[in-house]
Amino acid sequence: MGTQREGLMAIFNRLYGFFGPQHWWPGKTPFEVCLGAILTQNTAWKNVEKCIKTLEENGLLDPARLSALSITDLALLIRPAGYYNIKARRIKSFLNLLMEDFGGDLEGLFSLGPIEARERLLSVHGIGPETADSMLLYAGNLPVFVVDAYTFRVLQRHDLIWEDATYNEVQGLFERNLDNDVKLFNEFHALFVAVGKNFCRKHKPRCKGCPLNGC
DNA sequence: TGCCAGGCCGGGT
DNA sequence: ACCCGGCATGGC
Repeated sequence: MGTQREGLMAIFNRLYGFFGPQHWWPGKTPFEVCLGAILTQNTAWKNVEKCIKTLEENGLLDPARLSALSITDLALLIRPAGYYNIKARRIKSFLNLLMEDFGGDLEGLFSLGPIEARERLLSVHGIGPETADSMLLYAGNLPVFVVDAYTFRVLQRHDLIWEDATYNEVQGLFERNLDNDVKLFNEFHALFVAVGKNFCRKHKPRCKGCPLNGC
């Protein structure tokens, strides 16, 4: 039988052949990517776009300027993302780390490398594994595999993981078996989101035409 | 119209 | 170590 590596690459190749390159993350600057990573927690990306646009129009896509805002002012600006009170605090906590420990320079954080930088991010209240890994991969260009709800759902429906698999276990599956290549990890996660959004939705999987042979 | 979205935390077993 | 409720807007 095929190796896990071959199984994973088969999925990748099918998704890539179907959807093509995804050009992720859908954000321009690394800082914008980091904000988006927090704003999109359990939230549709569409809602996040409004917030990013508002922030940009107000010249606030900048660590120093954004950290000058109060939590309540920030919350008002990110209302469309939902959970806006919580997310305003989470963004504040992230900005505190960035400003106090790295002088507002994301490169200072990422230059610590994936292990150290991940630890620092996870120490921030409101940043969990997926949010941290999204920042590391898509803002920092570090070889970290991002696992999300779609990844779990797709792998489970294809019996590639147990139902009780943890984040770290699934991440390890990819990082152990694949080349730790930023470009591959970038594309792979984006493709999971693409197939998840289009075919493997929660209670009504629209499997018709799914490139993975049904969900 | 309800259900769900690219999570995470805190309190209870 | 799990399990579950809370957080909230907007789109399909």
